[in-house]
Amino acid sequence: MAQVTIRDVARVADVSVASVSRAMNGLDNVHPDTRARVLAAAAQLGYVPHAGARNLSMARAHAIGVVLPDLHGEFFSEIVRGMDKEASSRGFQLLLSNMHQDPAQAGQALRAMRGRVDGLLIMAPHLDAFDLLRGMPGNLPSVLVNCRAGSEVATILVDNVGGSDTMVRHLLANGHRAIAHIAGPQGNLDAEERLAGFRLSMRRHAGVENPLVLPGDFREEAGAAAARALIAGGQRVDAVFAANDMMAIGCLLALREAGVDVPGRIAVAGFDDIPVARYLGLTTMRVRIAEIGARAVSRLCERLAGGGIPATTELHAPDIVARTTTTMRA
Amino acid sequence: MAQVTIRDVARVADVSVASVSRAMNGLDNVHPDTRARVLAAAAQLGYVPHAGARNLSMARAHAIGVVLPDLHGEFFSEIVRGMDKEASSRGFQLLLSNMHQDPAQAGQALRAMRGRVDGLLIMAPHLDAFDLLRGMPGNLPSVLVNCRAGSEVATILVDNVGGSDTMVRHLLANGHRAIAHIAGPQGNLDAEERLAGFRLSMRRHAGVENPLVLPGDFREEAGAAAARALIAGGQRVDAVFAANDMMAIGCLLALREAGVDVPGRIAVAGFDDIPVARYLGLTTMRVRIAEIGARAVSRLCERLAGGGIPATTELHAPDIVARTTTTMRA
DNA sequence: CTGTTAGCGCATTCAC
DNA sequence: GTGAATGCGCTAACAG
Repeated sequence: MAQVTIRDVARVADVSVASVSRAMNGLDNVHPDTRARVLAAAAQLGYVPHAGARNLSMARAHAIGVVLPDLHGEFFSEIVRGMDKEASSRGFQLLLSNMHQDPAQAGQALRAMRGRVDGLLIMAPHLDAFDLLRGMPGNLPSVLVNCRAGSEVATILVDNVGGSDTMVRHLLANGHRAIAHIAGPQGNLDAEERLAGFRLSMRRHAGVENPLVLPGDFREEAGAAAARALIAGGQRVDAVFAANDMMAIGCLLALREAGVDVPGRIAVAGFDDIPVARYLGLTTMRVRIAEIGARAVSRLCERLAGGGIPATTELHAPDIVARTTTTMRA
Repeated sequence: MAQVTIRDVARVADVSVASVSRAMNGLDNVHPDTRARVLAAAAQLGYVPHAGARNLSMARAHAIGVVLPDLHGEFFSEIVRGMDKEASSRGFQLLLSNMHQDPAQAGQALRAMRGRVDGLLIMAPHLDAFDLLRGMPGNLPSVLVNCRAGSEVATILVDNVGGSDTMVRHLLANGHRAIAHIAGPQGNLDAEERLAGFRLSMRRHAGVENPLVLPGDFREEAGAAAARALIAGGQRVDAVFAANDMMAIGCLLALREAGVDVPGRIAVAGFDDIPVARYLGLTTMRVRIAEIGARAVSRLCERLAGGGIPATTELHAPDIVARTTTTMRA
């Protein structure tokens, strides 16, 4: 039970705690013999430095807090993987905290980070970042990912508008004219931007002022519902561009189940390029999620080290991945 | 910059730091007026308690360390989701740490947890848990998940042997006799148990002593390679049972690409039930990953609170999910 | 090179 | 009820 502390090591090695500290941290102002004795004692006692105490006295936690929304599947794992890779290579640990929808809980989660981490990575496409930053622990350095934010904070965004435009032009180039969009949940930044990009591009490149937009919530079932609505409504639609892959997949499967030829009769496209997309041949916009996570960490770390990385906004452009749900028409 | 501390609040509220501490932590031995003054001062200054200092003085971090191998995709996100849900509901945070293949690095990661967390959740199907526990911070309470472990540690395991048996019997019941297995990487606990279960079940229920076993590494490409080997070798095989879904998928796609009818000519089955499996109609064994993560956390927390949860081993049995890659033969 | 001392920010005795 | 004092385990001056 009695946790072995630096003092136990000092006693056994017959030196002061200061020397133990120096020896353990590899400082060069220790006599080789002393270091050897310390290391031996530490090994014998099974001593492991108490990171908490270390942080307190150094005012440095070597950890960064990650606050993510309730992401699903690959999206979550990919961004965390990217962050972890970069963080661990820089000697930082990740303190995870899911931020549920409730802004109050969100603030709570953020506050719990004070004194445990050196900086924050926040991803909250559904909240206003200002509300968050207000309740934040005494201006902890932070990087926002996909957040509605002002220009005074370091931010990383996906170029949703540009991505939508690319996809619309791809569909147009393949001969589709009557393109419908399945939107994401209201209040979600990505959803709104993708919708806006869709509308903008349809106006610019197709001369369509009020394209058909079906409601959705980023989930598979919403895509299926949209497909059913499409079939029932009898609109003249020859392509569906969903705001994310899950909805595109729901739509795709529902269409095929209903006997609709995809892409022959209706083309389907999504956004994100989650792994399943490849297996289903879904055309989509690839967002390099892990890369974004890694960038977020590296920007934060640079700011922690150097001091003054400007609060710029970084835009990550997705790439189109054309597969079989939107092949060129004959 | 100057982080506001408990002393600043004390000064502004004109009370002692002790009273601030009491008021902030909701103790009842504080005069209502005093509490009000403290809370007002804290709000005015934007004071947020320093968790690190709190942990040090209370010898309690309210955090649990999670050490996972380099998991991919859904598997990773699901287990973390399950853990996070349970942990946050109990007021604990998760400190994440990827444990790469190297045992030395693994020990390193574990040691970094000392003084930051109250307990450990370790998942390491590829390492000997003893090696790990040896280098571990002064017996931190821990729960092992899918680890080769002795009986002296709390452990949660997937019933891989039983799962393989269930799958083999499913295949046999559907008229398949010549069943081949694609194995996972050597040294991996799950891989070994699934293989052992396969052999055992083939002997028991099919009377086959030396069933065909192809090498693999849990990755899609290994499944594809196995498929090619199968086609080239010309063995009489009418079913393939892969040690995980990724290989099953690689095998499935390669077979179909080569013009082999699945399941008509060869049935294919996997293990895990990752989300993609559903879209491809893959028959597999469902492992309730999130549930396992949640259980791991709750066992750890109970042990942290109560003191003496016995070091029992908990076995989670997977369920068979029969889909179209192994339908009943006519 | 090494030991002594003073905090880091907070919770918690113990007196008052 | 409240305040002063002590310590959690460690690092960082500051003397020797």
